[in-house]
Amino acid sequence: MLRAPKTLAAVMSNSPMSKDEVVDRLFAVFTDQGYDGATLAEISRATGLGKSSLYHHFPGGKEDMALAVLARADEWLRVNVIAAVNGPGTPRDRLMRMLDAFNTIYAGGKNACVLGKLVAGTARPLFQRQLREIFSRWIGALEKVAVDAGVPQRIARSRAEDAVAGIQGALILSAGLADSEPFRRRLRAIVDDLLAKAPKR
Amino acid sequence: MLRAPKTLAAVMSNSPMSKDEVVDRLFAVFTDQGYDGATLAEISRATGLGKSSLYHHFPGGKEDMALAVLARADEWLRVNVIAAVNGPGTPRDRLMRMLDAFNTIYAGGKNACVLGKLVAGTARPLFQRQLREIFSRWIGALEKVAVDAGVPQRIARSRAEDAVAGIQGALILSAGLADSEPFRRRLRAIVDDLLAKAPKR
DNA sequence: GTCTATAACGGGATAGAC
DNA sequence: GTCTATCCCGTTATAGAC
Repeated sequence: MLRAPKTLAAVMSNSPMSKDEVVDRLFAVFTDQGYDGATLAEISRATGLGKSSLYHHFPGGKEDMALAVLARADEWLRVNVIAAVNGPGTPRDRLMRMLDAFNTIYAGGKNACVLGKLVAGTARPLFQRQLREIFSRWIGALEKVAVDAGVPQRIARSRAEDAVAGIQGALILSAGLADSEPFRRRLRAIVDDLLAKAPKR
Repeated sequence: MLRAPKTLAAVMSNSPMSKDEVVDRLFAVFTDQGYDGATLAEISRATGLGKSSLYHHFPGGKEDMALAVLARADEWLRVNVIAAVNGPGTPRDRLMRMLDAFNTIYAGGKNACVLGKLVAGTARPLFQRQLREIFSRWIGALEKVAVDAGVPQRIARSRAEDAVAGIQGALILSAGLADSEPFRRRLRAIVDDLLAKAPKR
């Protein structure tokens, strides 16, 4: 998960929601509805903030909100992926920790990926730089683990790209088939795919 | 390509556009803008038809148009994939023909996939049945080729899913990185991935 | 910082003439 | 079948009180 959600008590006493919490809600909305599909009315409902309050926090409107969500996604990646890469354990151990994180944030294949949704939206040009940075960081982290495991750099790079693309595609496919199994199977296979000793792939 | 486009002369003499041609334009618009991002104004511009004419041909509005596009995608798949599977040549030959078709319709990684875009939109529930059928047909075709090449059924099925997901994900990744190389590399690798003799994968 | 109210616009969809 | 004109609603965004 991104952060601990507000307790029910906190919600019902309408205690002030921190900006972090607001961004978490935005993250969920954009993940679910995409950029073009997300309306201010729904965002208002999901955050409990009126439109004026939203524009107070995000003067640039939806675009600002999506940028905040992308920053959050980047932060999530640093905490859950980059940190795991530089952490203790064998390459396999480290990958397993990352996969746990992915399994959680994608809810076992029932959630979409906010990156994929923003890539698919008509506003993608607005976010191209951020998307490129995040995808590059993600690929770089996987590449590093494979290299640590003895995979040659060039092959590690290709496998890392395949791993990221495989996850994105599995999420699309699972959504299209209305069956989360393709995603779950992809996650199970990803460690061996990245670290395989075989010369090809 | 889907069909031969109208000649410039035909366009400029505003000769009547066939419904097939109209659907081709719709296909392009939904591929580019997605369902939520496609506006009737843009659809009207892309087809050269006024809104009333559009509603004459598609009484259900955007939803009807998207369904026509999905039917076209299914037809495309039957012609370019299913037919190739049942055609002559070695499994590898047949796969190469399919990949040519995919390379063309995705413009070497510069175009998106209309299926992925419709999966990502908020109207996905409306198209769930069609999406499921098309993805299943696509996977089934690839599975059959692998089986023909001697790959055990269960493994062939997994690889076919991976192939479809890999293409979808590579398109997302190429768009996110603004670099079509990941897609092109994925297409190059896909035949060996499907037909490999190795026990795993 | 949040609210109510509303502006300003674009969205999908329709009526009716031709 | 296509056009012009229009409706109605949802959308983004802002104003101004509190």
